[in-house]
Amino acid sequence: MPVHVLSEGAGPGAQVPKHLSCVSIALISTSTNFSDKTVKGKVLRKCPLVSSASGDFILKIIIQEEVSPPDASPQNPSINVILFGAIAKDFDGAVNQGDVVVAAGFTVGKSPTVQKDKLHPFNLLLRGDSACIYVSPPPPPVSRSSPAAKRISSLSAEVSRKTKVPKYTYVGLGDLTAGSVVNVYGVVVFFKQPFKTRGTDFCSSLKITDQSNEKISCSIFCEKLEDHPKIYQIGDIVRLHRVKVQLFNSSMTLVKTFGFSVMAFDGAVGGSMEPRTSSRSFSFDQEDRKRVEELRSWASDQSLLPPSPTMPLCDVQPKAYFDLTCQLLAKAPIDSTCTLLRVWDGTRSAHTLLKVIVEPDATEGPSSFPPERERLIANILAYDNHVEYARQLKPGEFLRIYNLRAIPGSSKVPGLTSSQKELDHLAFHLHGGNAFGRGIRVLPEDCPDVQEMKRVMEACPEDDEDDFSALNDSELMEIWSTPPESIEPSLLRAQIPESARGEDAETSESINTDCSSSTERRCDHDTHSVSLSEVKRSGPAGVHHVRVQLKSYEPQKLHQSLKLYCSKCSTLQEVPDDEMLAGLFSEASRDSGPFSPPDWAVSGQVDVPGNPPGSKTRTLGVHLSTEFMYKQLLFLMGSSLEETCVLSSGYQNIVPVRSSGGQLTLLHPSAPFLFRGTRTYYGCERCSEAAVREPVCAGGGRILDEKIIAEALGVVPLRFVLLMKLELRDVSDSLHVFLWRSAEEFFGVSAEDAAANQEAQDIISQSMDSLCPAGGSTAERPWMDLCLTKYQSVDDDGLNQICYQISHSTFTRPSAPPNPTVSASQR
DNA sequence: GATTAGGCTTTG
Repeated sequence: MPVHVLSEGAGPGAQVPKHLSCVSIALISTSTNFSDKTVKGKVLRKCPLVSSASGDFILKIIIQEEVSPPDASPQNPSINVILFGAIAKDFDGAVNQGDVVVAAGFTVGKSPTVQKDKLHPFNLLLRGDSACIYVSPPPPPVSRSSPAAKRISSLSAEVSRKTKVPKYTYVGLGDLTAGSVVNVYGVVVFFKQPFKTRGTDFCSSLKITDQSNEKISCSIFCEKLEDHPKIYQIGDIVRLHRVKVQLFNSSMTLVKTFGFSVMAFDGAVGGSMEPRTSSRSFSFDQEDRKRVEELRSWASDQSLLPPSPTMPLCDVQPKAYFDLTCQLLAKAPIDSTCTLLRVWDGTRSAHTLLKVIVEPDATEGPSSFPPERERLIANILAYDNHVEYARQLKPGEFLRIYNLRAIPGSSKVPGLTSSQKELDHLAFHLHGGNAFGRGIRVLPEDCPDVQEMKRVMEACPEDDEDDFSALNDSELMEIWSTPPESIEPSLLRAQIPESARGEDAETSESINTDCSSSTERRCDHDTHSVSLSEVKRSGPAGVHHVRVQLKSYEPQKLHQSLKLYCSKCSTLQEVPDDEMLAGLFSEASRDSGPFSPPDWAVSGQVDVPGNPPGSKTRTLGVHLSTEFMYKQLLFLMGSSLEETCVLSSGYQNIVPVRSSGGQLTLLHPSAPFLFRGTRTYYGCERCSEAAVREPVCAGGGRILDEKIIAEALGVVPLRFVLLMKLELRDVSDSLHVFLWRSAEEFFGVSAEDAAANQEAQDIISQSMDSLCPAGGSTAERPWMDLCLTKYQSVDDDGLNQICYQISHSTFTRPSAPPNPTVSASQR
């Protein structure tokens, strides 16, 4: 049996063989032989057991080295351990999170997920007869449970020694006398996270209250952050020991004095009684418990507590100040006074969130996410004093950010694309200073608000990029301007040196000495790279990792790779060209019969400046919704395509309309239903039931966006997508694959941006130039590590065909020099 | 056994 459960202590049962020596996780690498070594660690995470159709099993766990003292820092090395086959299944039944395990007989492999999980660059692999793993449950009396249980056990130890512990007396906040040193309880009505003072300490500023209704300010000065009160929100309860009462500005205030200590508690009735404290020993008895409960219950009846400014992203309105509970996904310095924090809370704002473009190299954490996730990400700009604090944050951490400002539109933010500056994106700023409690706090994972947020995050729809069945390959072929040529195997072979003509991965890797890659896989699959010929020979569906070069791609004109996709009927269509659109506008402007404008609209006229300047100015008919302010929404009649574009720089939303059958109707099903700055929006001809209706915005001040307008007009909007066909090669074979569902992730650019701005288009063309430079031989092109999904679809004749798509892979730009062609380092 | 700050009507 490769899995042994060790007994507690030195009793009978399996023991780790004495001849094996334990090696630190930090020392794991592929350059050492580990056959007589073990690795020991505590199980931080156990992933679900994966079983394959063929009856095989895979289990992944993450273990962390345990060091003494027991309050190990989170920097202790953690490593992925992957178990294959029977050991995976047996171990799954024998281990729990928190157990300590000793692995032996493992091999070491490169971790494909190191960029993503930031864990150890290598994985431990356990498979076959030599693999062995020993499990020890955590020692008693602390059962395998939460840290809370440990606390309570140390706490009861404290209680049992209570004869030695001085009995504390607490003074009500209404009975303070200046000059005395007291112990108090209170409910927090205002707080500032610890901030650096001009002296030697950090200062926490609190205002607390109790049944006396007095509101007392407290100043806590401590050099170490961990000694400060751990306050998460208004309503939390604090217990302060040894604070001095001082009269300041004719009010009583409390200031920390020698022997000071603090505990904080959740303020919710029925909430956790676990005190937040850094003290290793503390007193806490039934009377304390009673006081906390009394304050909770008193505060719950009080309307005097200020309302909590905490809200999820979906509830944030422009201009609001609010507190946000979130998870940090990535961060990047913008300049010396500003840091970008990319966060999410699992909810989606009705407003478009500001995107900030930063160099992928400058980003800590992933530099891009699948589009579904990108839409949930709020970009926060933290200024001045918060930059220093933000530097210490790690992606993955749970945060509460206090007094964030939601700013509609945007301002002079470095890194914004020009088109973004015009639109009504929501930007989030954490202004400098600590007024209004501005600041950031890392929340522990077991905090109830974090638990609640994680439930919301888990309910988020998974990225739909793996759903390849919605659109079959023949549809992709149909819209393809140049059908792919078939490959003559003999031609292909002629290009490959005789010595290098291998059919397996080993051969392929043996001649590929360049280990750099222009792409990065972002998937979780634990699978080795295989050759393209193996991919072709494999079953009809599956995921494969390959190391390949780009032989060719289509379309060469990159604008042709932009398509319009309807998520409702899963159809893909070409973006209409300007000539065709100009024709639609011109045709509509010619036959404008009599019609009665809708009663909600005010009719008027708008002047379109002539081109060239000085030439005749044209006057066009417009209809404005009375609901919306001037410039917000304009129904425009009789304009040319060019005039519409000119006007869209001055009006936020332009809906081109015409008269038809005495009614105001949209211009044409194929024409954009909306012009917004440099962006145009199209609707699905098949799914839309368009009519000119007035948008209704619930709540004052809500900013019109394309979604609200599309909904009002009965239009099912089409989404811009990118679609390319790449021909990949390695020494074994070549293969045509699509870059489609993952194209935005691959380039780190949204298709919508690519349709609207040159910068985004440049990123795509530079990426392709780098992978497939003009001239030079194919052999010199950069290598790419890709994840390929192989799948089956049915063509129009009902025949199965095999298709491939690139998934979970991103292009990584050559760092220096910033030359779009392939750099020497990649040869 | 000094010193820090002493919320606040914010705005890149």
